[in-house]
Amino acid sequence: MATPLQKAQNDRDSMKGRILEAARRVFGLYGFHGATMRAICREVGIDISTLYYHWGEKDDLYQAVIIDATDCLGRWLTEVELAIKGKPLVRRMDIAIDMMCGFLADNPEISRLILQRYMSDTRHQISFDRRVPGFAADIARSMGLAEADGTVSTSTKTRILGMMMSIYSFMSGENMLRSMLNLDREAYLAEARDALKYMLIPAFCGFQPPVAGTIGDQRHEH
Amino acid sequence: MATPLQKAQNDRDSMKGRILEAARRVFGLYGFHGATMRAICREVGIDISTLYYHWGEKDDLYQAVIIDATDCLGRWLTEVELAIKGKPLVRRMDIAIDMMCGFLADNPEISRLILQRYMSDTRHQISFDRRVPGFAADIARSMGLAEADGTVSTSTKTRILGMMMSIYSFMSGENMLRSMLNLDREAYLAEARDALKYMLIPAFCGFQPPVAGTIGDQRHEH
DNA sequence: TATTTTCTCCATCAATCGATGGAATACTTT
DNA sequence: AAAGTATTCCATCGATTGATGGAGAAAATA
Repeated sequence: MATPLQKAQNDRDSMKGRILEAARRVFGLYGFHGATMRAICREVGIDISTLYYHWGEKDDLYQAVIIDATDCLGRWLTEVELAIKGKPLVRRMDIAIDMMCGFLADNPEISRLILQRYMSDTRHQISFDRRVPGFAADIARSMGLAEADGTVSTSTKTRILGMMMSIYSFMSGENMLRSMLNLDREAYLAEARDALKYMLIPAFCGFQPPVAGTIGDQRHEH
Repeated sequence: MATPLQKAQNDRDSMKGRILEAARRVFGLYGFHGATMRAICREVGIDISTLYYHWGEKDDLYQAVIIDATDCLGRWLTEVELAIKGKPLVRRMDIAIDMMCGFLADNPEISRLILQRYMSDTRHQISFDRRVPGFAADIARSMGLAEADGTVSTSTKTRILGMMMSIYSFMSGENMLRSMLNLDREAYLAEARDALKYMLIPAFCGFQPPVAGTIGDQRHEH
């Protein structure tokens, strides 16, 4: 059960890691209820008992997938932070959107897993969800949207979450949106990136209308 | 099978309508795979055979739910168009976001159903999905984003779809996001509306940066 | 009222689901 | 080689799933 020194436990090569990888794919594609343990082990090419041997029951495997995907996303976010450090704000947004789109285009299951969790009933309450608000706060800080004392207001956090969800939506909705817009994969990714920049850069770079219509505190109209 | 004059077929009062309403709720809450026929008829308080008598198999019922929800959304969109007609652009966006948020807060299953379909594998290919690009084109026209000849470019359609998905994300992710942000329902809805206006109004009202970083055609940098 | 049609429920089906016990194999250690 | 451990597979379990046939009740039609 508990490996003594657990060296490279979830490697891509180890059986446990291979299962986790396949599980991420299947859960991302069909959702928690649509994904079956048999479909996962069929993907790996093993018997279902082997799956149960390495990971416990379905909920445990799902939790492991979520944690793994969140880890993966978190590592990439720090890379993005590193890449945009010191650059002017508009350029930072530009790079960040490009990097996020590229990453999620390569790992479409991640955005699907996250959005599925957002939309499903909050039953699989993983405490690790506390990390997402942390991500949002980090992003806000690296965009200069934090308060003087380093804290991040609820409004700012909400806006950052909205930004992330917009990116998730475009990347996880690729199949449906592509068939709607009649675009091949490459063209769609370009269009999605452009649309995201069109939506997000003006807002988060301060190009707000002089008297915004009921934004934040300024709720009076002219 | 085929009612002779089908008067008020899917009424809220008729059994067929009551089932459809419950099905929308259950499908929206648990997704296609997570929703069971028994859970739906349990919600209505009828036997499972009665459900199968009125609606055929599960896929047919699901299709009916999607079509019904899309109808409902379409009707509301025309109401929004009517409400914003003639107003200045910023005010139009303001009203439209308020109305859409209110509508989807009252019918959270609709945004969930739509987003779930966007994210799931495109198996339940309903031809009625052609209506969504139509919605997007209508919105673009009523926002003055159409070409001179009335057509709507792919880029514009993509941006409109992005706008709609942002709203869907906030409204269908209410449970998860609320627990992340520690807000009650009312406060969350207010924050979500503000965040959406913060993100969408500058972009779609033309408050773009003077030289946008690789937006649309202007792909050269200074 | 008699008859036909429409509707609802009970019982049940095969298929599939998550999950387990135990035999057989592969690998490590002695 | 022998003993012990770690891993994989086969067979199977009970529960739940989508789906159906047929009996009976309710309503409409004659």
